[in-house]
Amino acid sequence: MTQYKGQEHYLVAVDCIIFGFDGEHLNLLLIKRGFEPKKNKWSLMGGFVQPTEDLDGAAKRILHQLTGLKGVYLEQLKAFGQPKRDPEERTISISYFALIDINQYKEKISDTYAAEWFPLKKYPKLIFDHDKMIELAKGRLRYKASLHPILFELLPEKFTMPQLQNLYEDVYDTSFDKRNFSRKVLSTSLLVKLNDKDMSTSKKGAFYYKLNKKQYTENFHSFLKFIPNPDHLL
Amino acid sequence: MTQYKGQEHYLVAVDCIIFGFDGEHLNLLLIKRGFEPKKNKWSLMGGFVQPTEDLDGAAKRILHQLTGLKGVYLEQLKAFGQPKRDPEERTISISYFALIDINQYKEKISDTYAAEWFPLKKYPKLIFDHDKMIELAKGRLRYKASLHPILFELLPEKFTMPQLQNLYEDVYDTSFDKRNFSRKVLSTSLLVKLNDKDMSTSKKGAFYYKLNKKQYTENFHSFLKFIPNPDHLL
DNA sequence: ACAAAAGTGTTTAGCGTACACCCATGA
DNA sequence: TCATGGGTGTACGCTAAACACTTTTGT
Repeated sequence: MTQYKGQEHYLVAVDCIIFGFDGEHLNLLLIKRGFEPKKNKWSLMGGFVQPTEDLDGAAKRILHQLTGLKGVYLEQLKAFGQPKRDPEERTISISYFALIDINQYKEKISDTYAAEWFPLKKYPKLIFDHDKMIELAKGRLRYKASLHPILFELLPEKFTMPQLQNLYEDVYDTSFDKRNFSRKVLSTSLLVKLNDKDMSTSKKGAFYYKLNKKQYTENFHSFLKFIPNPDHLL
Repeated sequence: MTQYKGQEHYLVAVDCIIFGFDGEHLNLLLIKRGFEPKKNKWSLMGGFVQPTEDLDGAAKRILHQLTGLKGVYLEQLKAFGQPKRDPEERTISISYFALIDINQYKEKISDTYAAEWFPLKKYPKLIFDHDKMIELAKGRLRYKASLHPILFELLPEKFTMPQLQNLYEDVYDTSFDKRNFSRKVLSTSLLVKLNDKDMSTSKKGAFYYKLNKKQYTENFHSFLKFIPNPDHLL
């Protein structure tokens, strides 16, 4: 029967898939790796788990190092542990995905890391198994967003109905009827209509909404149906 | 910027939450731990990740060691990494949950481990954070089973409609209208009706069904609606 | 003949979808 | 005044839920 003695020890890392929405498309925040192996290759932001922190703590720290942000939506995705995934030394990586308001990142951008946003639909080759992580995260995002109001995490405090719909349409690579979409969204009472308009994208202007935080947190786990036929879109 | 050198290494383990259904209730397979610390305490079946195997491989191996079974439904649940979760030495544990046909286990039971089935509703205190893992697995099972036909993994090849309904009712701790239930289930064409009956639980007997494997694997990810108001049951 | 569990159909209400026109404004 | 994007209402079909009686057979 197994004992502790003589067991192999491994490096344990955390990698973050960071999503942002620029109003048009879903984007991915990547960095140029700063050390060997694969120095200067594109990579997810990551780091090793330190002795005093837990896994969520490590992910939060890493996200904060890059973006300067705290209180961001962050969720453990999956542990990756192929023996050779890191050619330097066996490393188990726990991947997390994060949803951030891209505008907030712009304000606090760190220049310690050479970070850049890439459209999710066209990002560069990445080191190790990081592309696998991203594809998995994309699937998980679609899956979860088809059931829960998770995409609001990507929007600024104030946003318009067309913006919200654009976001959903970009995530699912499709288009929805705007009448049905807004009716469904509003029927959840997740949104509060504000009195001012965004005049930047049309002549008429579009009313701003903000999240009803209470409703949002209390009913986060309820199943929504914003997406007509989600089966085939995931 | 972070380098590999000087980083701490940790033990990496896999723990399996193993569910089985005895026709009445959902059960959990636990073992008496065979080594210190916490020797002879109840525990999930687990083991350390070996140098040549990946995480899924480790989980499969561990499940096989205990049950003698292969090809079992197995899904990564979550990585646990609190610094002190194992008092002996820092160990990152990747938890998996497995769904097995309890009858198959009985045939192949291993006596290397002191294993026992416990009702999910009343299981003993477990070592470390294993109870947290179980509660999480229970939630995940409910969540997933409300959308996908995952519970069939717990049933034998041939099963009856009342058996299936009992299973769902036990998982969600509620009861369903049998007319609506069977109609919904049959409408998916996931089941094939057989010609023989189970005569053991009633005088009339209940027809056996088996899974339509093709339908099952092809449409596994489609969303089902066997459960009336899942929101409040998860 | 009776008890115990299996099996089966219909009605109704609410939800989800499809669909088209008016509004407000800046140019 | 016209072009552009924003905003809104209705009709219909389908699905999901509620609900009760008949069948089988062992005792």
